[in-house]
Amino acid sequence: MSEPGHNGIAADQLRAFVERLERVNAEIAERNSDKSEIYAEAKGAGFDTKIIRKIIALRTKDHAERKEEEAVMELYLSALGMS
Amino acid sequence: MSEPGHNGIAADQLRAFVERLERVNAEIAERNSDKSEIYAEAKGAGFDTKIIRKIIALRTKDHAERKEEEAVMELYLSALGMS
Amino acid sequence: MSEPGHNGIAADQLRAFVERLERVNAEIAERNSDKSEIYAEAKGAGFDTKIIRKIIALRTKDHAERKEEEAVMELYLSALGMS
Amino acid sequence: MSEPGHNGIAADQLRAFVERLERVNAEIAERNSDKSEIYAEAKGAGFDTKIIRKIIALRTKDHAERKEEEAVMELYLSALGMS
DNA sequence: AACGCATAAGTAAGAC
DNA sequence: GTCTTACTTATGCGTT
Repeated sequence: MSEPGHNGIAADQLRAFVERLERVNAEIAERNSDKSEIYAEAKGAGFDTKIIRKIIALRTKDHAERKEEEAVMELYLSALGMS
Repeated sequence: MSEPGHNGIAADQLRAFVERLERVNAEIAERNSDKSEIYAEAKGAGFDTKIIRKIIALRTKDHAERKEEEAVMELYLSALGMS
Repeated sequence: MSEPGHNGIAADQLRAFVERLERVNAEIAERNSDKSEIYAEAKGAGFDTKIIRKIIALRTKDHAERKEEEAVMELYLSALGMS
Repeated sequence: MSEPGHNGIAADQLRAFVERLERVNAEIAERNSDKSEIYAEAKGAGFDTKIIRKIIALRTKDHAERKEEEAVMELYLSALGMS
């Protein structure tokens, strides 16, 4: 018995889960760095990254959902006399 | 100039940036699915995922803190003209 | 119903919420100006504001961490059925 | 000389700055709590707080700036054939 | 006046 | 299904 404590098996399993999760997290962090680089590149090419972000969001967001939001927004704006 | 691609900006370049970003976003989404699977697996193995999340968060924070400490140290040293 | 104030939602109530929020935002903006002034003053007195910011951040984090530690402790105790 | 060390005066001054800043920070934190309460209240009254946040942002942002953004957005969208 | 940092807002996921 | 929590994005601030 070389494992510390009497929960050796569970501990090993736990450790494995934690390591797998941290590995995936590291990969996500890498991708986020990639994104930053791409945005920096776009900026260097003279694009407005703020707008690019909005376009990405626009394309990502479900169409129906967007329509719904706009409808509520208009309702509120009209209630405020801002339509 | 009414032909496609002459809207005053480099359309092809813009499209390329958008596509690269969406590709990276897709990869991140995949990893997030991976994480969900791992958590589900851990749960199936009888672990409390809430606690696993805490452990991950703590370890992440510890790492960040190390970096932070070093940064503060450097800042102070530089303020003392000892950098 | 085409008269003003009958767009289907409680316009007056909505307006009131918006105004209260904007008032609070204005107050926050004032405080931020105050902070800027204090930092300028400190700088004028010969202090390194970057370091002062670090000190503030560290103290803030310390306080937050105490809370956090307590929360983690509770979580663990509850997981052990000792809450 | 009753102050600790030989930088007593500077230390007192520094402490004063830090305390003033922390006081202002505390006030800002209070206001943020106020905001949370107001949003909760609005939610309780049946409003969609997500939209209210957007409206606040809309009103906060300078009109000219907003027009400018929309113009750039349209330009980009048209370049992508999404207009 | 552009860059990077630091805080704050908004969004999405998970727990109860 | 609601509610909170964690992560991502965005804005503002200070600096160079």
